[in-house]
Amino acid sequence: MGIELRHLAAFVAVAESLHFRRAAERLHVAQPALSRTIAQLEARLGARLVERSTRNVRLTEAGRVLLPEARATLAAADRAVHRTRAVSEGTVGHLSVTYMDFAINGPLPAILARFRATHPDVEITLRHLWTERQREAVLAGEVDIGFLIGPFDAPGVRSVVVRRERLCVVLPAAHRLAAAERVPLGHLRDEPFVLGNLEAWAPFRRLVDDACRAVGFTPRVVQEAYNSDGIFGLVAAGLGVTVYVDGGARRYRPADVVVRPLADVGVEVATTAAWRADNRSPVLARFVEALSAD
Amino acid sequence: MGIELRHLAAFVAVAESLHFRRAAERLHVAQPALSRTIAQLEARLGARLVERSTRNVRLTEAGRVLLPEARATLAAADRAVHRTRAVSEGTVGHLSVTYMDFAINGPLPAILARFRATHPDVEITLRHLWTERQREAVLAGEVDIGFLIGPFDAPGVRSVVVRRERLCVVLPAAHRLAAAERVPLGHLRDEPFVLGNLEAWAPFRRLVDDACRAVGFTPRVVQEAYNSDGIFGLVAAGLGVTVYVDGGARRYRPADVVVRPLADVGVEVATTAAWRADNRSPVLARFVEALSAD
DNA sequence: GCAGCTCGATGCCCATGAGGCATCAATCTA
DNA sequence: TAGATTGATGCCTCATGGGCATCGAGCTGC
Repeated sequence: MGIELRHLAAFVAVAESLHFRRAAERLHVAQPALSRTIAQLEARLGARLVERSTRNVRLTEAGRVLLPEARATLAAADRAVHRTRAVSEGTVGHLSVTYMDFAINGPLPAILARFRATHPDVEITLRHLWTERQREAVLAGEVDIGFLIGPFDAPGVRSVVVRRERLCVVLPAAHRLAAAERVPLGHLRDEPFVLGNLEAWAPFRRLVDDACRAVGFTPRVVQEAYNSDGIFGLVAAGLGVTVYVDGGARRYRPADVVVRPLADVGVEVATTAAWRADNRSPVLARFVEALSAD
Repeated sequence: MGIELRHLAAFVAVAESLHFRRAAERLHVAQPALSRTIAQLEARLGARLVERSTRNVRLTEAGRVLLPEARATLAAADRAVHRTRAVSEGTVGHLSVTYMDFAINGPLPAILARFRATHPDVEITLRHLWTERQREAVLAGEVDIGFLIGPFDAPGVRSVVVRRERLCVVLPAAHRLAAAERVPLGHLRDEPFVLGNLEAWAPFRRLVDDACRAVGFTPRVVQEAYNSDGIFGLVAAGLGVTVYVDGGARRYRPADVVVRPLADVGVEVATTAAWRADNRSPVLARFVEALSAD
């Protein structure tokens, strides 16, 4: 008993071609059906829209008013359909991502570039956060996906390892061990260490501590920094040595630090992407697909 | 096979109440019908819109995007319907009106006031035009309705007389005939006349000439003016006398002119509204109704 | 000037599908 | 655990959208 989009579409077709048969073709219906649709629209509006004889079809004043309104309504419907589809397919929408240093110095830039290439209309919010704060944020649903030091095993949380890296040692260029091809961790026993501060770098600090303890010493930390730039700067300044991840360290190559693999350490750092299993965001689903697609 | 307004209306009802049974009541349909309409909308969009269990109904991300779009589409449709109806009923629209001096000094202001009171949303364009130019404009369809000196008998033109007025004489206050209750036209035989110029006032000039010739003289025109203000001003200045219409002259009452009925002239001036019979403007139809309603 | 088109409208018919009622399974409450 | 309430589903009916054939009106061309 009401106006429907099919009425408006029929009217626009008639108004634009001013010819029932051709308008009917355009709508892929037979001409009698169109005649009736227009008649029905007129009846429901209580207004004559089209002045028609067998030789002449033209709009009434009411028809001229309806035409732009009908077009606008159809356009609004079209927009509604397309935007909804886009969001549901994850080609449009929003994704909030957090990361820590190893991720941004490692696999994350390539992942983001790849995703943005296939999903240019997804708005991505990036925020730097330490691993432990990321775990809280992911669990609380404050963030769609976090790139952190794994593993992250918690009920309702899914994760994939995006990169495994071995540890390496970073030395001032002038260091006595800089000449060695590979450095056994035990040789760092008496070295002064520069490491990330405990609060932000806790999981990595535990990992380094464990590795050192396995070869019989506890690292003597003489300087802490809040981020990788700080750590590498302090090492370059000759304040101490540090242990970092293999791939990430390669990005830092000022002439005055030297990166060497550790000879005897099997420990790997797993840069891990983690998200809530019940997060139904279609964009997240596409992002996760993209993660494992390569 | 397409989305219809009923789908959007159903979705908005569900999204707003987050409860199928109550939404169904609001839409005056049974709950199963609504469930199916929503399912159908989801199928046609290829997108899940509502996350629903028997205990919980909430929107998906796609649903949250669709909601405002659907509302906007329904509002656009509503607006289209209402504007079209209003125009077709003549309660909204446009009317172009022309008039000459006798109309605007006579019946037209009251007619316009009455019409505007009942049709406040009709936009009226008023333009001053001499009778003969109005005839052309009405015939050419440049104007919806003209108020002119009748009669106006032409094929395809309809007209009604909105006022008939007798002629009167307008004299300088100090004139020797000012004392008379009524003035016979013949007494003006030797008077200098002020009249409207021939181009603009042709029909009235013909009328005055005919009346004078009927009592045996031709008016000696010493001064012409383009409009009524000019004519009355020149008479007030003592340059001559004039003949005008009865009702219209009553509006002009500076202390220095005197209006007197003509004793022996039966001629009446018919202020006439004229429009094209094939003008389908609903506003015009309502305006014409209002003309004859009173 | 008439035959033959082309136009939109109409009659008739059928298939689709919207919507109602009864009922189901799941879930929460008392 | 019984009962109430939720949205989904099966089944049925009837309204209606749409197709084909055809009509009357009006233009065109021989």
